[in-house]
Amino acid sequence: MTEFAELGLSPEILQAVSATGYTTATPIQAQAIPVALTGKDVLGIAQTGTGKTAAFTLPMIERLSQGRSRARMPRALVIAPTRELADQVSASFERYSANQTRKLSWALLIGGVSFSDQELKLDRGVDVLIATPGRLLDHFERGKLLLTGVQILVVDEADRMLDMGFIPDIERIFRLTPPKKQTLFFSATMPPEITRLTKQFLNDPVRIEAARPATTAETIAQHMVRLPTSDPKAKRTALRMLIEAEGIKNGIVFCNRKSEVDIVAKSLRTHGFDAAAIHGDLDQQTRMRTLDAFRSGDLKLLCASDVAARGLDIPDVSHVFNYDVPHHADDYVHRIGRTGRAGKSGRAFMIVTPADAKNIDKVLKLIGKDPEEVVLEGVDFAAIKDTPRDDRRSGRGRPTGRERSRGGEDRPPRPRREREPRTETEDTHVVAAPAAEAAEPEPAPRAPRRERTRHPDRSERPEAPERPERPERTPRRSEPRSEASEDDRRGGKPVVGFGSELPAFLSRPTTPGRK
DNA sequence: AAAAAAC
Repeated sequence: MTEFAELGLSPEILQAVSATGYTTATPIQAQAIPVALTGKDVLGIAQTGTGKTAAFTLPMIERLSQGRSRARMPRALVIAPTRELADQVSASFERYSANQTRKLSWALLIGGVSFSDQELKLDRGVDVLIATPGRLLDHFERGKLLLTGVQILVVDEADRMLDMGFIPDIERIFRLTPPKKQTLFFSATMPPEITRLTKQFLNDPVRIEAARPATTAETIAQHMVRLPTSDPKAKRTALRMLIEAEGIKNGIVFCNRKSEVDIVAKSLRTHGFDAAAIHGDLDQQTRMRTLDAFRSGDLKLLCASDVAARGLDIPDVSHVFNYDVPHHADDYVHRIGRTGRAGKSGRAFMIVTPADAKNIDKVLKLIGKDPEEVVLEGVDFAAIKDTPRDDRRSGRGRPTGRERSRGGEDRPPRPRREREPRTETEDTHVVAAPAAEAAEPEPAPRAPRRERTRHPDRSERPEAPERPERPERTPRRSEPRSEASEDDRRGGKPVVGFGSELPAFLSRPTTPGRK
């Protein structure tokens, strides 16, 4: 175990690090920091969650504190693939540079937010730029930026940039910065195209490979649910049953499509869960705000596209749900890697339908072992059909003349909440939606309230806001589920019954098979 | 197949 104090960092930085509560460096930090401090290039092969950000931020601050600032010329440049990641780097730069006697200035250059603030900072001159490629080059083309003073270039998540088609931009940035500079280059994997890039632009780099947090971290208990149908409504039902049965602290629900992210988030809210969507079609303010809310624990369920699959550092995610099997097996690893972090244990669930046949093979092959199969009892998933209403909203048409919904609404089957955390069993089959009759005397049905959406733009202020400090958000809805009486719950709206969807497990006394 | 990123 290497202590930060052994790495050759200044007292100011060490103090800032210890203020965050860290004393022991991760392997990538222990290896990369001493090398980076000497000014040599680093090729770091490391996944997110290995402490990569500090591994380049700390030596960067150290080296910048020794040099002297030149006006209007950034001395360091950090490139990240997504806006959220860039923001994260910015936050960690701010934290770790807080104690510098000579203050370091920085600017976050990302798309989706106004140019003017960024330009103002650029005009004033900053030491460090933290950017996504598009906006950086945009500023450059507008003549707002001179990159000839860059002494340190950090490329984060290079393989992801490759996936996203950023490599030409990265090459251009390499060429716009002086050849004689230090490059800290990080990638989780080394596909040929990335290797080529490093050979071309890195100068005798020290290669540092952090032990892969194995494709399947031991801290993550992986599960999957096989459904006989690919019907979205059946999937949403299964998702809710899983969430209920798990008694989650918080969780991320990954979908493959942005439209599906919206639908699932909305559906969860309709069913009284505290959920919000994040994906690339939402405006940046909403994305940031939603992420902040999730980080702070204000938001329980984050429905996400793969914008959130990699790199996001949220220390305490208890669950990851793969509503869809990801297109790329790699993405599965990244997605579930949002939980089980920092030594905490996490649980991952994946819904697998006939439509996922191809993708699931690749995923199972990659993780090398079969996740524990979970059986959701008591619901005839094959009989569930989505309502045309959702199809219209999603813009993905269905054949006309489809069977009309019974009851019309996507109503909750309302499985009871399991109070005690589920214990591990050796069974391959776990009943995830147990009858809770005996276990729980108290819980009344959830209360779908009138405010159906927590989208900040539309939020109507409730009469008695529970959280006056966050006026833009409607009160949380997943917690007080049991407060409302049956009458409240009706709230003047027609009560939509279970119809044929009453899950049998609600009427069963216990689940004998469970241990 | 999809997602991400510049206006």
